[in-house]
Amino acid sequence: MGKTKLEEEKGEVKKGPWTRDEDQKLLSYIDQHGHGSWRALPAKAGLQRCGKSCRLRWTNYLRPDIKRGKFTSNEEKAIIRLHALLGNRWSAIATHLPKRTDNEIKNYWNTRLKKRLTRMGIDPITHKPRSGSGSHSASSSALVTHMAQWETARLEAEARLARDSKRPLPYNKLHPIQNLAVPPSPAPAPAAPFLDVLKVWQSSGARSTFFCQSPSGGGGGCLDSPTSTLNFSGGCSAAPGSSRMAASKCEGVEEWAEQPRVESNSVHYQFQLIHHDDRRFAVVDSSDHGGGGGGGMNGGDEYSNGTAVDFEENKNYWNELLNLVSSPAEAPGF
DNA sequence: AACAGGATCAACCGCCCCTGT
DNA sequence: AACAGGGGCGGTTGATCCTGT
Repeated sequence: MGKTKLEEEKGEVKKGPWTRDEDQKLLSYIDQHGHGSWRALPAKAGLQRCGKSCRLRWTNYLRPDIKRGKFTSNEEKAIIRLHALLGNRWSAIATHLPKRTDNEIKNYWNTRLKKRLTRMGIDPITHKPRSGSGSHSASSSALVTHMAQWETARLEAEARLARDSKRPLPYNKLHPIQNLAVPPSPAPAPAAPFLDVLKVWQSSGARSTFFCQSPSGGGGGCLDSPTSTLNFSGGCSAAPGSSRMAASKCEGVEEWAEQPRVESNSVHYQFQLIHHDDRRFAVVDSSDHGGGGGGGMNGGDEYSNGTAVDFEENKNYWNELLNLVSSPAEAPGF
């Protein structure tokens, strides 16, 4: 996207760091009118910036529904695992990490996680130990492959869904840097395409795979991808792929903890719904039903695990990560 | 205190895809 | 079918901050 004729005619567009004044202009314009056409926005908002710069500033920094600050250990694990599954598709990864931007995740990966994995002797690209001593079972590999295929299909469906529901959003929200941000309620996703995806998934009869969806369809404060096949507990837990497991709340105090169990020809996932008041709520084994269990990743946030795991102090943490990355390593790169 | 090197992250750039004409 | 405009994505850069010497 280059400069528009309008921008060129009007002279130089400003580059570099945004000032507080520019932020205010952008915020107040979007607050009143929504962003509409990004190209036309700078002129209307009185900004000497290109539309692209405005869009980036908004999506990566000013948007009210952005969570900033340190990544939790569960978010780290989720990023690592999603990266093993999806590769450098940061936007796709970001859809599974509520309130995190693709840019933030990308930076975090490049500056920290990649280095840590390298130090651990794990290739950050292939997610395999450098020594090449990966010991995955065939069923585990099949699981990951299947997951990847479905995740691709899901992402495509989601992209269509997003296009269908695309519209400018007037944000009546205060600026996050004023510490008065009110998270917006994302527009509820159209039910039909969402259900289609689930139907397809359920009818696949794929054993050793799992799905988990946000029953709110992305609304009600659950920012998970509405069609996500992966479970994240950032405020919304969903029962893993079973009508039996209908419990789902969006209170941010529960999570599904996955415990994979590889058997001869299939992988079973045992799920523990952890309620952070009562500690443990339910245990359901995916092998009870062919559809398989729910999203394995506890990509949650500070809610998860009740007490945050400080990986620097937890000597089991990286062992756990090693186990994590050893499983999705054979995911096809796409 | 001053400097160097590393770490972090906001922002830019170029490419690609989608959509409308 | 071809083209142009608009938007999104991933890679990269550069300024700033942090830490060690």
